[in-house]
Amino acid sequence: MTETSFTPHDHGACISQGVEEAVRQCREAGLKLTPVRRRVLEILLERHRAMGAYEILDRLREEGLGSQPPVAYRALDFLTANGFAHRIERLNAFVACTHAGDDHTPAFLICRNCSRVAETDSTLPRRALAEAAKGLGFSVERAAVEAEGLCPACLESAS
Amino acid sequence: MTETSFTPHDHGACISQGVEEAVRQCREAGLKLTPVRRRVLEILLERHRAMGAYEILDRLREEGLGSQPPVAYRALDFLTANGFAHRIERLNAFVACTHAGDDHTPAFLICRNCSRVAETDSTLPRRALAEAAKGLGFSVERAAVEAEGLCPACLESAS
DNA sequence: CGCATAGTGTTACCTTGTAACATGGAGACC
DNA sequence: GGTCTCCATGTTACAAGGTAACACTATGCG
Ligand SMILES: [Zn+2]
Ligand SMILES: [Zn+2]
Ligand SMILES: [Zn+2]
Ligand SMILES: [Zn+2]
Repeated sequence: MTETSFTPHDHGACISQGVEEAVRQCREAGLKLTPVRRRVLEILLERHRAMGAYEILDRLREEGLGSQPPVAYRALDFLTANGFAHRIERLNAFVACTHAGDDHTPAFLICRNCSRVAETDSTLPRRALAEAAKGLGFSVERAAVEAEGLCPACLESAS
Repeated sequence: MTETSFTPHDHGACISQGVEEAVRQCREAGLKLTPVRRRVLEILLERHRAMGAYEILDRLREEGLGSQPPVAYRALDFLTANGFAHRIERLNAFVACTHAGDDHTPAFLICRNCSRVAETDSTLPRRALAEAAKGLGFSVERAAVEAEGLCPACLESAS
């Protein structure tokens, strides 16, 4: 089993690498990782869980970084548009990307018990979907693949 | 190309078959297809488009069938729980099922131009996803597969 | 300096969804 | 027939998610 959000790991490294990676990519691409944006990314990175925009906003407010919804939404727009975070449609919530750098549209695995979210490769499901769609004359541009179930740890403790 | 929401078809038959099928299944399963529930199903069946709960509620209100959000949500809960309608997570909206009867969890194809929604088989994408998830020790219980793109008609007119 | 562009602050509002409690109606049971 | 129970509905009141629009500020550039 490869290392994911679900398996024990050095999570401090997740955070620092996530931020570093964002800093690096922004520098290369001429994007501005402003304090608000950076802080929102850090907040998302704290845990491998999806967070609602208002939950994030509360944190920003406590820290004096902004108090109105658009502040949070704008930062989240920036992060998702540039691949540093993803939106989980099912949850109306956001999660930090764990593969920043690769150009990717992952599938999400959402644990219904502990709420942790992991990304996994969606190439195969996506290809299968595109194939099925082609048969109907539909051209797929983007696809969201979001699975709910139990993560390894919660599976274990359930049995 | 098989017949779908996207291709020209006798849509009157879609509506009447949709309702008949629901009536039949409810009778068999001992479920109550009450006036509100039936009417919501009919409204959803009118077009192969996803409708928001409040859009449906407006219709119910006009017709004197209910005026407060819970009325619409409860009917929609009933319909989705029993497979007569589906919720489209991406759109926070609902669409009538076009395969009522089969036990199925379809993938959705959403046209970004004309907003029509079609269902397609998701067995293959789902299987591919379950496979990928298994590698991470995650057990998939339900998965939403929602694709956005262009339907045959809109593809044609775009080119 | 003067200007353009991009990000932030704020107001005000809209949309989506639900908890909680009261009411009504149909069948089960005596 | 009465009454109990279950389920659906009616209603209030609010929580949660999301955005348009406009004013302001910082920053870089000719
Ligand atoms: Zn981690
Ligand atoms: Zn879990
Ligand atoms: Zn039809
Ligand atoms: Zn279309």
